[in-house]
Amino acid sequence: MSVTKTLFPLVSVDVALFSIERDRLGVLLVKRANEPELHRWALPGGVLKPDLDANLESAARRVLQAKISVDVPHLEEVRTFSGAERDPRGWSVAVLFYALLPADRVQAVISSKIEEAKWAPAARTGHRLAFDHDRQLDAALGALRRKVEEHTLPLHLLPSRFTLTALQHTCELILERRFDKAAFRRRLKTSSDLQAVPGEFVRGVQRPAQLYEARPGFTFARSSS
Amino acid sequence: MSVTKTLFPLVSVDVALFSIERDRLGVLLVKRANEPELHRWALPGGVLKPDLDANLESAARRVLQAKISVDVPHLEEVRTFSGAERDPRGWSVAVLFYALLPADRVQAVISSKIEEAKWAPAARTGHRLAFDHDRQLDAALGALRRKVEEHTLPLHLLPSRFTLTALQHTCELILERRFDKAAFRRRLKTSSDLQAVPGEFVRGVQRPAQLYEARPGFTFARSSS
DNA sequence: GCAATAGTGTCTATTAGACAATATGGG
DNA sequence: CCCATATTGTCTAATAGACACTATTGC
Repeated sequence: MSVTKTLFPLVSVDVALFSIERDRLGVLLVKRANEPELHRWALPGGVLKPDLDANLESAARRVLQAKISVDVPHLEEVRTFSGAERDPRGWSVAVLFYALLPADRVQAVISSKIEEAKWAPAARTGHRLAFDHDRQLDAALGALRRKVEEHTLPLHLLPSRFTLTALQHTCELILERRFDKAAFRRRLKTSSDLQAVPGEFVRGVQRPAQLYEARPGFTFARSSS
Repeated sequence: MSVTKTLFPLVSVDVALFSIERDRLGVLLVKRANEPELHRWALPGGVLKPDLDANLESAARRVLQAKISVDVPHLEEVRTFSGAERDPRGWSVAVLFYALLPADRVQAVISSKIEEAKWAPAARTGHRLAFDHDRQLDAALGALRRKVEEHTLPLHLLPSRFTLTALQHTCELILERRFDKAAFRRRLKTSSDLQAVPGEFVRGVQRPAQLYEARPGFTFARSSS
C-alpha cells in the first residue's frame, strides 16, 4: 500500500436518490460491479476527481450522470462519514447527498442506466447495503423527512404541474403519516411556494382538480446562512 | 507541485467555537501563523491526519486541543466547503463543525492558548476572515440559530447549574431577539431536558432563583436518523 | 416598607386537527 | 340522478405572545 493512502484519505461522494414509484418513496440502488463488496447493492457513489469536479456537489452530479445518466433538479448535502473502518481500502471520507427526482422521470432512470440499478422502498430496502450505506440511507431519509416535517414542500418529487391532492399524497408517503386535507390546504394558501395554473385542470369521474406549479424561485434548500 | 496535489484533495476541518462572553455570543478566532493568509484572523482549523484521527470529528477535537488546549462538550458537523479556489494550495475540502463552550470556561481558553487567539462577536466579527471563513461562520451561526429556533436548549453554553433567567438570556443573545418570560418558562415545564436541583438557589437582592441542570442524557445533537 | 428580580395567571390571536358540508364533472 | 373526488366551512384543542399580577429576598 502506497504512502499516499496513509497520508491522504480517499474522498468520495454518495447519493441517496429519492423519487415516488409504485406509490411509495423509493431510493435508487445500484449493484456494485467491483471489489470490495462486489455484487452488493449500494447507493450510487464515486471517488472525487479534482481535475473534473468544481466542488463536491458537482462530483455528486457527475456520479449520477455516469452511473444512471440522470440530471436531478435538487441535490443537497446531508453529512460526512469518515474513518479507517468504513471502507477496506483505507481511511476514507464519504460526503453524503440526497437528491430528488420527479416521479414522471422514474422510468427514464431505469431504462438509461449504465450499471444494474433498481428502485427499492426507501424506508425498508430489504437489503443489507454495501459499506455503511444502511446508515447513510437512514441519515438521508431523516434529513428529507425533517425538511418536509418543517413544511418545506418536496415539489421536486412531482411533475412540473400537479394537483394539491398529489402533493399531499407525496408528503404522506415521505412521512408515512396521514394529514388532514383541510389543514393541509389552508397552509398552502398562505404559502408563497405555489401558484395555480389558470384554466388548467385534471378531469375525471369527479369535480376537476386545479393544477398548481412551483412559484419562480422556489427552492427546497434550507435558508442556511 | 506534486502529482498527489491534483489527484487527492487537501482535507481539513474548521471549527466555529461559540461561547457567551461579555454578554454576547462570541466566536473564537485565531491569528494565522503561516502562509497563506499569514496574520489574518481565521476559525481554528487544521489538516486531517489519518494516522492520528479516528474520524473527522476526532480531527476537529484534536485541532481544538492543539490550537487552544480545550475540550468541548459539544461538537457538531455543519457542512463541507470544497473546490479549487477556496485555498491557494489547491483543490481542498473543508469540513465545518461548530462547538459550544460553557460561559464559565471562556477565560481558560484564552489563557491556555498556544497561538494568538481572541473572542469576537459571532454575528459581526469586525474582520475579514481568512479563506472562506466568513461564509463558514455564517453557515455555523445559521445552524446554531436554527437549532435554538426549533426549541433545542443550548445548555452546553451554560455552567452545569444555571437559572431559567440565564438560560433565556443565552437564547436571546443567540437569536438577537427577546422572548416572553412566561411563554419561555411554560415551554420548559413540559420539556424533559431540564430538572431543578432541589434546595439549590441563587440569592441576591431579590427572590431566590431556582437552579436547574440538564437531565442525564440531554444532547444538543439532532435526532438525525 | 422598598427595590429588584423570580415566578405565575389570564386574556387573546393564531394554528392544527377533526369532521362535516358543499361543489362539480362524468356517467 | 348517483358517484367520486375537489374544495370549503366550522368547531375545538393546543400554543404563543402580551401583559399584569403575586412572591420572596436584601436592605
